[in-house]
Amino acid sequence: LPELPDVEVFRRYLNATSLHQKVQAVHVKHSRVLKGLTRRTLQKRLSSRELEKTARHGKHLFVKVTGNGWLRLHFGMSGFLRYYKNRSRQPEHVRLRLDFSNGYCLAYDNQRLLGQIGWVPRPEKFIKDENLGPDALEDLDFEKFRQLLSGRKASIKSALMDQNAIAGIGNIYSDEILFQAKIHPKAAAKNLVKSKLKTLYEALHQVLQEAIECRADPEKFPGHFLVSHRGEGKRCPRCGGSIKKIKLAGRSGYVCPGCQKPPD
DNA sequence: GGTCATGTTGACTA
DNA sequence: TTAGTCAACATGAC
Repeated sequence: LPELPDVEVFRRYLNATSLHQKVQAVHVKHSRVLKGLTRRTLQKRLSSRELEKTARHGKHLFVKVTGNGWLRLHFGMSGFLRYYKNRSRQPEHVRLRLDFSNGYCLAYDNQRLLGQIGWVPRPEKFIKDENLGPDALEDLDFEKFRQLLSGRKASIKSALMDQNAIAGIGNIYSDEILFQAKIHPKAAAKNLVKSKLKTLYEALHQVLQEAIECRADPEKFPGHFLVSHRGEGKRCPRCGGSIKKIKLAGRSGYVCPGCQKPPD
């Protein structure tokens, strides 16, 4: 689930619930998710401080801690945040929990343990060190987009999902963007003519933006989205044709062969 | 009850 | 530079 729109929704959720309150206790329930820091270090860096503001780059959520650096949250293949007071609202796979002085707490749930909790002095440093591409929504104009994809021999789907090219797009949203742009996932990036690239760029923005407006909740997505039809043999929401499953770079993707013409 | 697939990334190989 | 495979992990579907 957690691609750019989902993480953006988490960010807004954290902003609306958890800022400017004293962290009274830090519970690390599973240290496997910690990357490059120990339980004790994390506790020390958070205890008695406040969450001040947030930032997002691609699928990474950064949380500024007053008078200190930034907490980095990545959600892996399964993960979300929940703010609650009552134990009955506590999710099942809490890996980190911050208890605030107002009696509420913020939980980071990560069932499959493929997420990461890290610490960085500044988000910019992390982005640079990891060689992340520009954020797909915030930091990508058409010229940059064209530049990043031009000359790439890889399939357009792989290129869209490459976090070092563009940050934030995963398997689900790359399928969705390509479906909306009527481009086949296996088309080579470098073979897309400028007008196609423009269509793709606009679809990218539209899809991510709309998904965020729907709070990244598939049930609220507009009817013309592919997501809920993502399955072998399901009906294309545009032409009614049969959706096909394809394999690409070890991932499975879904296409409408009628709307998305295969490359020659 | 085994096998397979699943939205993540990263390491490795060719 | 790129694609393919595997591994990390937990869980549900078949």
